[in-house]
Amino acid sequence: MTKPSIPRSIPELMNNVDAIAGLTLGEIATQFDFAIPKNLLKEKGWSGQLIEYALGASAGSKPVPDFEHLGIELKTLPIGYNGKPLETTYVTVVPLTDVTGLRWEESVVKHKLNHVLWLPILAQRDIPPMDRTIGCGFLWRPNQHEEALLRRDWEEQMELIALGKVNDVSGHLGEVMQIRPKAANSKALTDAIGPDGKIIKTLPRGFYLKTQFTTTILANQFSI
DNA sequence: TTGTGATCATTA
DNA sequence: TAATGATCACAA
Repeated sequence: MTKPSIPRSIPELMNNVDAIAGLTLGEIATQFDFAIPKNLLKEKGWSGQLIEYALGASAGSKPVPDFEHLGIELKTLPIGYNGKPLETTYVTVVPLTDVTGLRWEESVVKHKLNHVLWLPILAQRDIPPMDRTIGCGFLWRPNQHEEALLRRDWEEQMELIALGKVNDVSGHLGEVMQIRPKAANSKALTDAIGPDGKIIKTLPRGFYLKTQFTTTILANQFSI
């Protein structure tokens, strides 16, 4: 029954990351008195919130990095028996208004992905949440090539939104990062720029990293 | 209502 | 079977 403390430095954080590698989510949950769901049909964010707590992340739903003072964003990465990501990775909400003149350099996506702590979790769906095993977490920053890919996808899709073509954007676009719905349900609405430049209502969207991209990140980290 | 944490489940 | 679109819980 320990109470996690906020890591004050990156080495301290990585120490904690190494300490939980190899443990199951059930073991972590027990240690911190987290209720363990039998499945994630509800509580889809359970794994992420558990790990956040265990590592002493600032928590909350603020649009800032999980470890604000360290400038590090924590992302769990569900992987299958083949070691590859099972899901795309949510990055952030897509701004749909006031986007004229918005540049990549000042985008939330660039800032969020500037420094990421990836934490792979063996999370094949036939494994109950409590038996899922935590892997070796590692820090990552996009290299030149990766940033160029992200930037291109961001610019391509944000231009459509700026031009009022939000409804032409779908998950098919983007080589490494796509835009998909991100809402409570398909009836949720938010403001966006319409074809005639006026405000329209549309489904809230989010940026997601495609699995092919996160697969490459994992490969670069572990293949050598 | 929006943003955080994501996974579910139907479609292609 | 991979990918897209839909959905769940919670905090502020």
